Amino acid sequence: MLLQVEPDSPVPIYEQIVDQVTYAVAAGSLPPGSLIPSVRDLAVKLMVHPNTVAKAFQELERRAIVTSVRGKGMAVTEEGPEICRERRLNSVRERIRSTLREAVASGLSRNDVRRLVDDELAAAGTPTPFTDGHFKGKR
Amino acid sequence: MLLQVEPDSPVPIYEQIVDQVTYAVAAGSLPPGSLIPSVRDLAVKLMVHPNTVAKAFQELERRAIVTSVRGKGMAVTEEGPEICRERRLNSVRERIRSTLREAVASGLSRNDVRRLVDDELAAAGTPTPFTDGHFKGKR
Amino acid sequence: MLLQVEPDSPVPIYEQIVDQVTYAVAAGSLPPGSLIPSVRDLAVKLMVHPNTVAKAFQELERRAIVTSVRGKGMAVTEEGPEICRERRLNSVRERIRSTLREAVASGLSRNDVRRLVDDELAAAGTPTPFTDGHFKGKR
Amino acid sequence: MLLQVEPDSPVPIYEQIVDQVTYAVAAGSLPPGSLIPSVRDLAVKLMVHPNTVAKAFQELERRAIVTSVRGKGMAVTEEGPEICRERRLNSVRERIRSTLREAVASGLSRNDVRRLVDDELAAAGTPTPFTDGHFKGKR
DNA sequence: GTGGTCTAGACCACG
DNA sequence: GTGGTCTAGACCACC
Repeated sequence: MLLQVEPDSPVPIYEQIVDQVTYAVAAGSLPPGSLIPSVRDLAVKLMVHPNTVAKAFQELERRAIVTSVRGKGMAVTEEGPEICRERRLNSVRERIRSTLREAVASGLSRNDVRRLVDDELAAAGTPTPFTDGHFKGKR
Repeated sequence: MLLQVEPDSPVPIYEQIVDQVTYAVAAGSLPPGSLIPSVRDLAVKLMVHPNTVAKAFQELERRAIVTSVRGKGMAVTEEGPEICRERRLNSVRERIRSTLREAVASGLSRNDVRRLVDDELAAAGTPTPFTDGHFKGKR
Repeated sequence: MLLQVEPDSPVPIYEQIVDQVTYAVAAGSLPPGSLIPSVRDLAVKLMVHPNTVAKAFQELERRAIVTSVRGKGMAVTEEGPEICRERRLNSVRERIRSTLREAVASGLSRNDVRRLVDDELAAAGTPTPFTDGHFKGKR
Repeated sequence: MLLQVEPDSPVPIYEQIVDQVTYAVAAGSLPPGSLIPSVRDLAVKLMVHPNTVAKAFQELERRAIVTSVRGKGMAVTEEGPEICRERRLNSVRERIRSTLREAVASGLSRNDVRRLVDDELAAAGTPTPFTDGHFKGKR
């Protein structure tokens, strides 16, 4: 459960936290019932104000990813993983879609776009060679 | 020279205008020396506040894409097309890059990401009446 | 559009604001497209902190009752009235239900409960004699 | 003396305990002098923190419903039943009152409200598989 | 210890 | 002018 935020990103800090927790739950590193770090702890670790963390948690609770257990903290719900996987897929897909739409709208040819994508895809991220999961398809 | 803005988009209206003019110049539909519409005309046509259009034009001027010609209006500069082509390439590439980075960071495998991209790329440019769909089936 | 909050109520101020706006929209006094008071105005009028009002507005936006129009303020959505009528009916019904359930669970007889209800109903609110509407329902 | 608490209810657990004991005493199932379970036993049975039970008992003692008998535990007081009946009546009445007040404030007509109440009252007491419990007595 | 609410005031982007 | 985010710190209820 290692999170990190970029304070200077255009995307709000609380939203970065929401996203990262969502991804962590989607990936299974936070199974249902497990407690996520407390507001105060996380605030210290991320060096942001507790209120900012609290806002993120409220949003996560609103999305039924996490539920507050009185006196204990916030726990991942039973449906959390499923919700998160769905949200993750949707948001990634949506972002890819709009990116490509804009690329095409900008007047670049389909081939130009494809080449750019392939270049970046080759360079992207650490290899993570053997983790194809979640997608059972052929390929 | 037909622009249109979506007032409810997360991207600011003035930026939409800047982008669209940039893309038009990059594509060659606005050659050097050609006049772009006046602030007031465009404001009426797009149904936005004149200040918003003015802000866009100001930004275009700052980028040396257009220059104001006294008594005439704003004209595309000599270097405009080149600047715009470069900007277009950079911004598209940057957006693709960050999109892929997030996709990978979300825990999806490279193959998953590639498949999503391919699907969307195949669909892109095809008008897509609305949101079409592909994928809803679990697979 | 006259709201008032009770700072000492157990129900949070921001929630009181949410409820009252919801009821106002349900009642039709805020038709779709109309702007609700600005955060700052309302904060002054209710003598609460602007952040508190902002929190209420965010919740209303989340519920699709209101949408933020850039530079203008928050406007009631097209579906707002319907959403509000539904929420109102649900929340009132739910509260009545749990109240009666507790009354019965407390060991009072059905007749005792009915008598209490009738007493209070007779005394409740201003008469508002002829406004049966809003109940389109089948039943 | 079978209690049960809902940890996810908005009403605090200790208050649920207080209420249920109060209702039981009001109904006569816990006559004066009878002992209520010990803090530890009840905590185990309800699977809540002993502090929570202790807080409830403390409140019951403050209200003169039970009193601690050295070496024995907590016993219902002589005046307990009367106090509980009065408290029960007051709290039920108060809750009904505020429920109806809100219903009217929401803009629903008196007739709408009455109809909702009648519907729910008809349904109430009908077991509703779950929360029925302990009270089915003669009546 | 936990989360939730509120006040206070700063700063920003947008129109 | 509008709303949105963030920091700061207080207070509360609950466990």
